[in-house]
Amino acid sequence: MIDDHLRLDPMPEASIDAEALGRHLQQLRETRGWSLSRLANDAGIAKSNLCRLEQGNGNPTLDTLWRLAAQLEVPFGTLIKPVTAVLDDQGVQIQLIDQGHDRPSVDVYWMHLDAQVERWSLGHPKGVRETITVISGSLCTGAEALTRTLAPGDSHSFAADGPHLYATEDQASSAIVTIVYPSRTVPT
Amino acid sequence: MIDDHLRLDPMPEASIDAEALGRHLQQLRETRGWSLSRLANDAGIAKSNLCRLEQGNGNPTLDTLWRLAAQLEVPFGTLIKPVTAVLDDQGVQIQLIDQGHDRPSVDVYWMHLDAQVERWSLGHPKGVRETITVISGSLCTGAEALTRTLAPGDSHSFAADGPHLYATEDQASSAIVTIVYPSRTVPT
DNA sequence: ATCGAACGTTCTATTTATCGAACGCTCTAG
DNA sequence: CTAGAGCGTTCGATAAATAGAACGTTCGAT
Repeated sequence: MIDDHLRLDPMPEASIDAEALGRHLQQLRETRGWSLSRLANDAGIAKSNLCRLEQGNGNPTLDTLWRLAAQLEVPFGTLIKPVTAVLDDQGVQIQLIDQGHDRPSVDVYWMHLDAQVERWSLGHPKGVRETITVISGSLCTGAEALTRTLAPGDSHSFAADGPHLYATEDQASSAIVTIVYPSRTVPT
Repeated sequence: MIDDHLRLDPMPEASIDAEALGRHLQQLRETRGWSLSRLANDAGIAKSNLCRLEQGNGNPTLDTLWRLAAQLEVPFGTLIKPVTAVLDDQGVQIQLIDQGHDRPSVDVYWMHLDAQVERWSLGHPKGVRETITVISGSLCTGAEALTRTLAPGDSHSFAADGPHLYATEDQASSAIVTIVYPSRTVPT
């Protein structure tokens, strides 16, 4: 008669950042020059609901988010980016997009750098390679001795087992980063 | 005193596919050999809640989804893929990941092909280029006359303004597709 | 001035997502 | 065979997300 897992809350604090989501929603809306009333109506949700969300109280339903993303014409992942992306200390955001479980295994990240950011990565294990594809802005990246400056649409592939750079100048930049781990451990 | 936007529901049917989400959740859980009770407990949600979600009734909260994604160690976007991805008629799934609004503008898609799929795209406007990066499986892709077969981690860039191919053989494949639209309309 | 329309906020009502506790089931230990 | 533990489901209670109606404000038209 002793039932199974009983107590809740061995997960201390994993709560979502509702305030960041609210700011993000508001920014997306105001960028389009839309009123709160209009967006709520077009999306098919109550404006009181949207108001509360933008104010940073809120834990919206999947359906609500879905309707907002559709109306704002923004990919779903973009809408909840402030919740899912890891915010680095110095102007860098990272979000894991997908993982391949084949050999070689591949991790895909979305990355955003603010303007005037210079970030060095100390290097992954031997044999790891990265491919960067720039989505917006201008990004200087590559292995220590051989960096390239990429425009939107450009790609660059390089060995990432040594120090490598991500840097922006006067404009921010976002990019897709694929990290390829070798099939077998490559001897040094 | 006439208040603003009044009636709801000029949005006919945009409801999420709860059944697909349920199947997906269950599949993720069972792949890991976890019991429903255990996952619910570890994620910090009631198992009655998870049960209902897996059964396909459900409109989970962002917080609930977040906890499940964290516990399943799966990117958030992956968890809700059945909701956000467009399912093609013949074994092809597409999901818009991100959009760049610079010039040139870039769209980023995640794509999945079942095994034994051969899909031809008739071609985008002049000057459009695509870059494919394979995440898992083996994918044959490229412009009509010049296709390549890619392994996980491989990339291929080609002009996409003519017919181009995506094809798998005996194993399914997923990939990241970036579509680059030219800054100015390129004359034919 | 005054009216009306739209804005964002706040209030109450209702729906419902979530919780916690049962239940019936299977399986194993003894 | 029985007792206990875990499983997935179902049920009532509760908390919370959402809906709808009011409010005070601003702004333009008349």
